[in-house]
Amino acid sequence: MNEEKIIQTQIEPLLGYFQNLIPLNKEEKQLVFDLFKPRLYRKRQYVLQSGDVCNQFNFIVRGCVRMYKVDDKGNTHIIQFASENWWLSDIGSFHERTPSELNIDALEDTMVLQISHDNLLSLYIQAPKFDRIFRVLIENSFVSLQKRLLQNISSSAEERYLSFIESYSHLANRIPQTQIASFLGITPEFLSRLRNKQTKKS
Amino acid sequence: MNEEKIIQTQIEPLLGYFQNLIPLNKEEKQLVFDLFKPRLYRKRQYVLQSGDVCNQFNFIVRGCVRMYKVDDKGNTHIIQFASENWWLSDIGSFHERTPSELNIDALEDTMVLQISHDNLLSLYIQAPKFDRIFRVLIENSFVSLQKRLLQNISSSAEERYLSFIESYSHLANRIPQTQIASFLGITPEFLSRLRNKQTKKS
DNA sequence: AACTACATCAATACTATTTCTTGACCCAGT
DNA sequence: ACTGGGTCAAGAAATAGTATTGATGTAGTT
Repeated sequence: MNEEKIIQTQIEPLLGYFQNLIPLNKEEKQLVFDLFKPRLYRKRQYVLQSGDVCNQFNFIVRGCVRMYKVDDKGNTHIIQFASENWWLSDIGSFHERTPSELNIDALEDTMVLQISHDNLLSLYIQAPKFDRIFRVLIENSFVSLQKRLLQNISSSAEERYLSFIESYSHLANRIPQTQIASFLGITPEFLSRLRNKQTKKS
Repeated sequence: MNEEKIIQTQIEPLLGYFQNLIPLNKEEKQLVFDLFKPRLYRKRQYVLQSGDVCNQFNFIVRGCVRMYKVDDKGNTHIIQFASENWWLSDIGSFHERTPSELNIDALEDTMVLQISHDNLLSLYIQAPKFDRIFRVLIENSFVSLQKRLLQNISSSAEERYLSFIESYSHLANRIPQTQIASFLGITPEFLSRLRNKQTKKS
């Protein structure tokens, strides 16, 4: 059971992430230590289930999760993948305190550090520096979201796929093609044919 | 998605269980119906994670779960299996509202009916008959726990195994040997040898 | 000193589940 | 009619999860 290894999370990756944006003093580090809680999600386990209010802001320490919407026809559309050193939450639901329409679940056993809504507010009050940190962090998310949107409305499936394996090279051979297809908005079969075509080229 | 089928749980097994102890009237049935919520846990998913307060009292409708403790060396020790028509919760954590040291997770896709701490208190108040029902139910659990303890301190691994497949015949060929070994407190290898020996006998 | 009741480690074998690919066929828009 | 897709079904391939076996070790009997 190597679950043990994964469980004794170090908070370091998160501190590192913050330090990288703005240096923290001792008290601030302590706050992070106190307010973020480690949690292990097993493969396939829900981190957020549609209908629930998203009450946690999640930082991925290791592993990989996906965020998706299930449409009326029952098809699932992946909005975002997140792996090491990324953030993921349904920000709308988190802030408005409204039920989410999205799901988040684990593609691998995944360790996250999570802060609850209340604790995040408390963090902002106790250390206003985090207002800035979280602003930057959300700006980053925003930018990559915008990029993804643009990609999506402007390119063919093949182009999107190529661009995906470029931007997400670390994920490309880590997550199933099915998931990638769902992210790209095509069927797994069609993705398979695209890949086949690619390998024939080289 | 045959998840649908499993999701539309009938509350009947639970009502049946209660009726079997003490007949319920209409209002009491309605209370059960209102206060117990169905929930599906997928294989490997946590029902309770150590560190969290156990807030649900679980009745297994179908499937199978295990409750275990992970020791300092990282070894996991299975305290209890539970399948159809059994109850499982960390009763200590549930009542004292303290973080649990135990984990519960699903060995199969498992449907449970669960009642929250608050709702259980409310149930006791609205229908005191449930005080008795839950007393009986916990007495039953207590007895089987005691039996297991006795078994454990008084028998060899082989005897324990034999006794296990007798008492849990319905589980013996349903859950992995590894899990059974962990329940018996021996290594999977040794269990394998014991089994080998048994089959040679017959 | 030998025997019993276990443990550990490493390798192998086996099984089940998940993922990927392919073929056959369809359809809508240039 | 060609291209960029989609659907369904079947098989193949890959991976993960389980079980077994051999070699070796150890603590506590006898």
